[in-house]
Amino acid sequence: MEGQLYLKQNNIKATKARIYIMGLLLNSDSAITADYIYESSVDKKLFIDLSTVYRTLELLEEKSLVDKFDLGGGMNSFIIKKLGHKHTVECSKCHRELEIDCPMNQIDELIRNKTGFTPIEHELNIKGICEQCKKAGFL
Amino acid sequence: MEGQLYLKQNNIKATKARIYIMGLLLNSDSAITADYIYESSVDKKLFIDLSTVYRTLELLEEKSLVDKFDLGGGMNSFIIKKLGHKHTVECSKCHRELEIDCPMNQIDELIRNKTGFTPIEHELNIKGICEQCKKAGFL
DNA sequence: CTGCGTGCAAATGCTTTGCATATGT
DNA sequence: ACATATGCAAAGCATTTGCACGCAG
Repeated sequence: MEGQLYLKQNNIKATKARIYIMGLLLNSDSAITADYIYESSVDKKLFIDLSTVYRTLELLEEKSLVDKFDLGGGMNSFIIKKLGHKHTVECSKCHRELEIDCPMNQIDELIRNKTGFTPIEHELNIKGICEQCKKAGFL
Repeated sequence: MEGQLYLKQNNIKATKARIYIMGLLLNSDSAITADYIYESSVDKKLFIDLSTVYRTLELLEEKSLVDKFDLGGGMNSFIIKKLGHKHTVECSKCHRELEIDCPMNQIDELIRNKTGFTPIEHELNIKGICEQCKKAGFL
């Protein structure tokens, strides 16, 4: 029932498929794939179609309820959204600042996937050249 | 002719397709996609088949002459290999160290792709829990 | 009852592969 | 000449889309 509430709180029509998927997401501490959700639904004799899984995940992402990670090779995984943060990159030439979404979520997921290591904290510092300065011929 | 030499130096049979692809890679300061190579070959009336492009890139990657970046959505780009480096992550519990390939190449490419900002240097610090400690119930 | 959600099947986009032919050394 | 590279066409894989039916509100 947990998933049901969560959906209603976010003005999403609570259907069998969505309730099940939401439940899975709420009870996963790590990111899961569309196929994992599908297979899981098959195990439970629910047979939620893959297209429905994808459409639900897309909806939840639009509503900012889940984060989508690119696993490479065209695969993605999804996790209930946690508080995100931003990073700032500063151009080494013009010193203008550019804000980017923290790219570490991706990295964390890649590392977890390849090595089993679970990243918890990070510190990241990027230096580079912004588009304009690059066009201006600095690099 | 430049590509030709580069290939021979690396014991790769120098064919028309490979020479052209190698030339493109050598003259690109940023990573390029298989499709870009293909289209470029069409423009030059060479019509190198996409499968040939992919097979060549695969070969060059195996020979460690190019780096392959995952652009997300199942797409990749390729760039002549630069000197790579490793990072070390240390488990916050058992303090064992784990060496990983620098994950920033991917990030750099993503940032370049999305914002036009060209990353040059980085500093990266990751803390986390290794697989064994996690299984042991610390997290 | 009415529109939105669903399953099914087919389409997509990038990449990979099988096979017969063409090409480099 | 002979192994290997190539083009072509078809397959593969995760994901997306069109459409007719079904269910939630």
